[in-house]
Amino acid sequence: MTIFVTQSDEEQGFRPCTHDFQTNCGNCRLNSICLPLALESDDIQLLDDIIQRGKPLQKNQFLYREGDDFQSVFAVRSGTLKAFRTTDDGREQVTGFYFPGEILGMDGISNNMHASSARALETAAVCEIPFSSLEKLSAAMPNLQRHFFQLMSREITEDQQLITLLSKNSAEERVAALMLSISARNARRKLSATKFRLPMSRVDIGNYLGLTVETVSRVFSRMQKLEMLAVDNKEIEILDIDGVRNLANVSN
Amino acid sequence: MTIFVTQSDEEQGFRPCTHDFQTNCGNCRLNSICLPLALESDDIQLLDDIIQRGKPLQKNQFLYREGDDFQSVFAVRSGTLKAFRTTDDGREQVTGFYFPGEILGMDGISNNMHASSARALETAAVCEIPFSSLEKLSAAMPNLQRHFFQLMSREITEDQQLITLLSKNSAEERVAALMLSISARNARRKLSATKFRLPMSRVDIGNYLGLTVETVSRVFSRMQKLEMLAVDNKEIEILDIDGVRNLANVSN
DNA sequence: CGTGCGCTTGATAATGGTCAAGACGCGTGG
DNA sequence: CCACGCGTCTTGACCATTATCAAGCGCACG
Repeated sequence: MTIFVTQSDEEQGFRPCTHDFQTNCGNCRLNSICLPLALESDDIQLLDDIIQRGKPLQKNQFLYREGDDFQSVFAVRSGTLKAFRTTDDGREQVTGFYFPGEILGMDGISNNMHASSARALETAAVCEIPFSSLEKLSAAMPNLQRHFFQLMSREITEDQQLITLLSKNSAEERVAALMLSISARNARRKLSATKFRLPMSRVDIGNYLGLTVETVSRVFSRMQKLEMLAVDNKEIEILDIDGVRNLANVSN
Repeated sequence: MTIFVTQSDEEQGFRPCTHDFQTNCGNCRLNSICLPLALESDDIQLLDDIIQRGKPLQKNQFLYREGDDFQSVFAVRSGTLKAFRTTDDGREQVTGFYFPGEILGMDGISNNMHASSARALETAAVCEIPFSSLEKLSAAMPNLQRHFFQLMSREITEDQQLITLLSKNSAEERVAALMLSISARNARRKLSATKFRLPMSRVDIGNYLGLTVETVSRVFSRMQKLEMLAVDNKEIEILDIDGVRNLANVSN
């Protein structure tokens, strides 16, 4: 299979990436939201030892593909990835976007095979966590086992939130909810909750939210007209967060 | 809070329940699809020791409610349950139906609080598995740890399938896919794959599939007209399974 | 025997999809 | 540096699927 590498690297200039490419969990500025959360420093060291850090992925490069042997889960270090599955008639369904500090690949555990594909939306670095090592370590470290159970459980509840969104909410509500989700995840990483650059295309947004590109575009236009959002291509500024919350009609 | 018990017990007569209410995992006829799967008989005994078997739930009775403290996950022994969450504006989103041998409640792990509610669609019996005991046991039994990771992962992939269904498929495709899912789960329990009684109402089906009752009803009528299904209220017979598969447009 | 709930069916309306055209931004190559 | 071309985004006109509203049926239960 061909790996498409049509990366242009230019958006590196835009992303406010203060990431200093430290090489261990102990001093990673993401460790408070990532897997090491709630581990003692000795234990972090043990976890650190099993983690592999490869070279960064270029934009559009696959981290894994649907059907690949499942070996590892991954923690995003920098950049953003999308996970998606391909429907029987060849269309694509985006199931999630993954930002720094977030874990992906857990859907591969059930059949020892990745149930979805993951590819980089921009240049991205990931930590690879071999699952067999993680299992062994978990058996010895109750906190780690607990935390990993929690991470999987969180993935479940987030998927259920998306199910609800798709099933019950209008186009505007869905887009507003996504903006709030991205905003909250930015805030968690101490970035601006109101001003950010979307790493994904309108197509991906629509695909994730069960809408067409045109609808997404129209919703952005309407929200702009209502002075809730300032939209300049991928640059988003939330002008009226309460308005957006109100429109989203979901807690988030 | 009031627990609604308006059970009529009458459908007991209809369900082909050959369940003999044995009291341990070792001889439960569901153990090949439930948690004990892949355990040695000594280990099954240990698992069995932590499992609590309460009295059956009546129709409409809650197993747990959104916001309840999370203590346990549950395995369905007999009957069917639905899981659902309540949206901010008070509507209900059904996130899953649970048949005998299936595990529910795992969405409560992440925050030590149930993220959804579960209630019985008909008289149902469940095995309660205290999570703290399960954690301890998992740390000591690699197979159990692995299996529980797999169960959670499966929940994730199933939620993602539903996301795809809601996002990409038409009303007919959704209903057809649900019929196939129920059929497959029946087959797994050695029941008829083509003739069964739906334990849930049209409202619940519509809610789960992101459709209104009216649409569900119309789809059933159309499928009946096409001689794919024989529908007699809740009694379903699949007359043309390939036709249904074709219409579902999903592997399943 | 009447009431109510769940299901069905029909008429109408609205949300979002489809098709089409054009704008804009960006990278490439002259 | 500018021109070109492509991909992405926006906007408009029209259409289709599904929701909404309304009415009626049938069965279960009081």
